[in-house]
Amino acid sequence: MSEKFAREHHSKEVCTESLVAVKDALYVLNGKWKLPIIIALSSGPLRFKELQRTIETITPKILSKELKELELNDFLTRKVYPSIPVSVEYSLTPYSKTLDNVINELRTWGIQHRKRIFAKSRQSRRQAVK
Amino acid sequence: MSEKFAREHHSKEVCTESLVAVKDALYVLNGKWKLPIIIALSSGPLRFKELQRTIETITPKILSKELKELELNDFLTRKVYPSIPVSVEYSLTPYSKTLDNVINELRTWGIQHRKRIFAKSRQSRRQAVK
DNA sequence: GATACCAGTATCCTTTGGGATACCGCCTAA
DNA sequence: TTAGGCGGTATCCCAAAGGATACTGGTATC
Repeated sequence: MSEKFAREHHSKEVCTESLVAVKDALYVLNGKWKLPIIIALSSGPLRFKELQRTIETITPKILSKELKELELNDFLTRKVYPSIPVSVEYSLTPYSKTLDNVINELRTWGIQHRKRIFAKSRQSRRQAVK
Repeated sequence: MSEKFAREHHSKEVCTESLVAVKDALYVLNGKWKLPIIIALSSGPLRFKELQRTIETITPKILSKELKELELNDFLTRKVYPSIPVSVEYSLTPYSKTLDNVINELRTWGIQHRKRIFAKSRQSRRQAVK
């Protein structure tokens, strides 16, 4: 009974807040592309094709869809210059800067993770030779 | 030409590293459930049904699939106790602790984002009354 | 006149994520 | 004896994500 209480105390009271908050964040940042797009724009505005080239593996359909969602969520703005032909520039909003810490941590973790995977694959190759 | 050079310099040299690293991270942490499961386990091991109750909206099929993936990626271990009936406990590995910073930043951001959304909805209600 | 760039859209398709529901064998407690 | 907990699996289904390819109208370039 006291163990059961401890477990329920554990799960319901300590974790719920983190759980809800992280779910909120993931809801807006879902998918493969939202953060990469923001990163690509983080050192200056880019045009549609430039974005496509920067991210390399994204198709125009997906890029277009993601840009619309990011604009709706106030992470970027779309500006059309009435040149001939028109040029369209996407740039980050100030609000998107609030993601800097999240992105930095993900970046650091990703670098570390890749090193680890690489070390592990070398290790298992050595064991296979043994 | 110099503008074009500046743009290419911008995208290819400055961003690629972050882009790749964040993609690596997202590749392992993809989906709605990976981080919530890790958070649920972060203050102690839990059993299958306990996890299901903690996360509340996850179905057993998905939970089972995600747990397998997380085990493969070395974020958690599955321990079977040969009691009668058997009990199965999932607990985090030391490696999963490397995600703490990522999770904390996402949590902070999520809390802040929810406040902002709430403030915005109140604001637009005021404007509607006007 | 042919080719290529721009900012996308259209169409088609496959894969994945994920929800709903039911069920299994095994056990315990009422 | 029946109801319920346990750790899942099986089956069916839908929606969304995402890839491949083609195309558009307008312009500029070769």
